[in-house]
Amino acid sequence: MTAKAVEELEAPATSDAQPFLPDYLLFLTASVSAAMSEEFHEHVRTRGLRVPEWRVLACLHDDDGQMITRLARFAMIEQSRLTRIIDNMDERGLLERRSDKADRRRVRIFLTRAGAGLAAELVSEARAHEKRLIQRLPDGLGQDLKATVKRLHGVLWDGEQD
Amino acid sequence: MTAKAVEELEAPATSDAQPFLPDYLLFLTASVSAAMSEEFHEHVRTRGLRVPEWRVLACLHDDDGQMITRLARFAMIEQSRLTRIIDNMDERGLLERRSDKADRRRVRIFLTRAGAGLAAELVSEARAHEKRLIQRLPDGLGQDLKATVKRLHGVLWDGEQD
DNA sequence: TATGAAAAGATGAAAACTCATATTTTTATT
DNA sequence: AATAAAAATATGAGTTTTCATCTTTTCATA
Repeated sequence: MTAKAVEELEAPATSDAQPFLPDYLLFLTASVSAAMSEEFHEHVRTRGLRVPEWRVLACLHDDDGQMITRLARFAMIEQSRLTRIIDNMDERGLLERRSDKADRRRVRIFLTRAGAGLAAELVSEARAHEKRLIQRLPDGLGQDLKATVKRLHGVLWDGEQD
Repeated sequence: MTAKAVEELEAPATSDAQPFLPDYLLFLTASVSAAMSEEFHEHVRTRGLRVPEWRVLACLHDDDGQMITRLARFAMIEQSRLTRIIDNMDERGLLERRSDKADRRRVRIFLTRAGAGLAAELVSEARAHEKRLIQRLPDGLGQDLKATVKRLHGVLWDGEQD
């Protein structure tokens, strides 16, 4: 065996010691989140919506008449983008803007009848999908994850609630 | 109390029974993932990189010389976008393309010395940040989450490994 | 009650992203 | 070996997204 060959055996691709990503919380979480969501997101597109639009519907389903800033935080959408998403969903008749009487800077977003119907359907489909997804996972992995992220969500969103 | 008032008490904003999102796994996971990552992503931008670029560096740090398709899967970046991100990082001297001798369709991406240095720094900072993040969380929440997503990542990525 | 700071949304322009598809190379089939 | 199908990457063009900034309205306080 040549000196070069030995060197290559002892100095792998890159990485000194342990690989980083398989032990990095933020990567694992993002990756798991994306992988789990993929399937339902595909379904959402099938229904003629983009993922952010689905998030808006879901947020309003839970709490209709939110103002844009709050909606943006919950739906994880940057404000100016959300403004334009709302323009578009408004044109499509899914929701409507109403200016807030008490604070005229605010614009409150309400689902139309059609929007509420679509939201209700998708929410119901999402619940069913989650059930299947969790069943498909081995052990109590799904339940474990859900319990943990629920607690975490509470912790991380404390203080910035509205 | 008027009939109207009673009706309003019984029929809240939208939502019939339980709110959906606070009990929806995919939302909770995405939301927690985004919230936890925010801080470090901000740091990454401070260092002059976008998040997808940081993901590329991290992937190559662990496994240098990957082909574009594989890198795209791991870094959760659409292929044609990754091609252009690589163009750009190449121009900036962070990495370089080398065509694969054995299969000339493939382009393998290697970190330059500068790129490897930057990757190593950021990986080290990411590890430190994760430590702090986990410490900040109450109970063993951080550890719980990490253990769970690690198991899940294994399950979800089985079969599509390379 | 003026006045400056902050909050909410909207918007123009630039940058980034996506989609479909082209090109090159390899693999599988006949 | 020829040919069709598949895989890997690149690219044009259209759409989205972002960033900074503007306007309007409210809040704090001197």
